[in-house]
Amino acid sequence: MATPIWRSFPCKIAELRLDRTLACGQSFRWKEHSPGIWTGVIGCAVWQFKQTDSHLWYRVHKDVGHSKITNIKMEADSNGVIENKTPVKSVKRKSGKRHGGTQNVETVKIKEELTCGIKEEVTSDIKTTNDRLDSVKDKFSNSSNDDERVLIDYFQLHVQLEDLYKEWAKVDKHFETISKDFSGIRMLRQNPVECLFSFICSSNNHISRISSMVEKLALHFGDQINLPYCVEGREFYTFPKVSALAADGVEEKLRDLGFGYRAKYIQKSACYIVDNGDENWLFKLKDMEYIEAKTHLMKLCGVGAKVADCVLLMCLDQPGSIPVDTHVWQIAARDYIPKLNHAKSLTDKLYNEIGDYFRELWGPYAGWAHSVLFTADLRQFRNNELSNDKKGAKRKKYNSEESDVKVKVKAKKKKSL
DNA sequence: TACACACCTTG
DNA sequence: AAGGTGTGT
Repeated sequence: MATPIWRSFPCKIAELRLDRTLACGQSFRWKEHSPGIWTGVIGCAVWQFKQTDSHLWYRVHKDVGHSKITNIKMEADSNGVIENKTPVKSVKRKSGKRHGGTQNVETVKIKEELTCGIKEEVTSDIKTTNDRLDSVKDKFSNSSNDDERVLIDYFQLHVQLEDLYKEWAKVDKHFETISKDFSGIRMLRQNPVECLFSFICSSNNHISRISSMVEKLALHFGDQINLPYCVEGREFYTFPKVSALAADGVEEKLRDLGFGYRAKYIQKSACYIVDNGDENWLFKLKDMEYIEAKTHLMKLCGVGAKVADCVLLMCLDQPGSIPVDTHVWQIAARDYIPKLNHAKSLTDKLYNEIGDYFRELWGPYAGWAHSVLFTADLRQFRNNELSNDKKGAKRKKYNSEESDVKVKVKAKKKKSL
């Protein structure tokens, strides 16, 4: 069977920068194996992306089914809504059909609170997108049309990123400065299962180790994606179902795999989810208000405020959610809220204050704006900034401006050790 | 409420 | 150290 052809979708590079969006630590399974070509797994297929100034190019490598029964099941689960309508257990599957795709495109939800003009823009843009989809419907087969829907959904291309950048720049001079060199950073709409367990792994970790842990989860508990040809000279696996992570002995196996204390978090959380409606428990959080969904998430072992906010922002349709990690705390203290420099630690109260401050400043999509500044501060993207002379000077300035108080606190910490 | 500290590994 | 969380004071 031949490799699928590349297809294009109109998308300005200012609306999406693959390199930044796929490597900024919101999703951990994308790799630039070949220069400019990003490869990863969405649902139970391998996807590849590349781009020009005006278009996003993509091709999809789909799992080859083994029987009609498997194919029917795949269809039933294709939008990620987990409902066991088919007697799955009776059929031993070789590859992961039940994991499902990403999210439900048909029900792109516009929350009432997303006003301030943004709601209108988003709504009208969705209409445009749908029109565009309708117009190409006849040209392509159904499957390529479905692929396009997955693509739009995954990258949330119905959201006009450039317009948001303009809004944020208008109300925030610091954002205006930084964002000039960091365009095209947008939130993905990830699968909640993968997103949740990835961020349970994230505590006290670097992106590189998180990535290797997530890959291990897929390798050991997911299903191999069967392709009739080789892609990038490697194998690909679906992200595991929650039930696979709740099975007996998972914690021990994860410890052997080097997950450390997170091994327990993963199995305990998986068990909780399985006992409370399985993956549907997770999907239902999308229909809740921010606070309610967050409260539910934080019942999970290993999920505190920060991980909960990551999950809410990156897969549960809460664009105003602001995950405050140590890094964001420092950005806030350095560039926005000087009084934070007097704080000893990030208490619950301060955590909420920081989130509220940014929501007040940036509006309903504050979480998206936060990720632009977060990415700009990542070590791997610093070169990006240093390549611009003016910005190189700026960076130095910020570093030297780290407050005396904070330095003292750090020194104190060292002493006490 | 606000800290302090342990927790597992590895890039 | 590294993009935290759970527990105890």
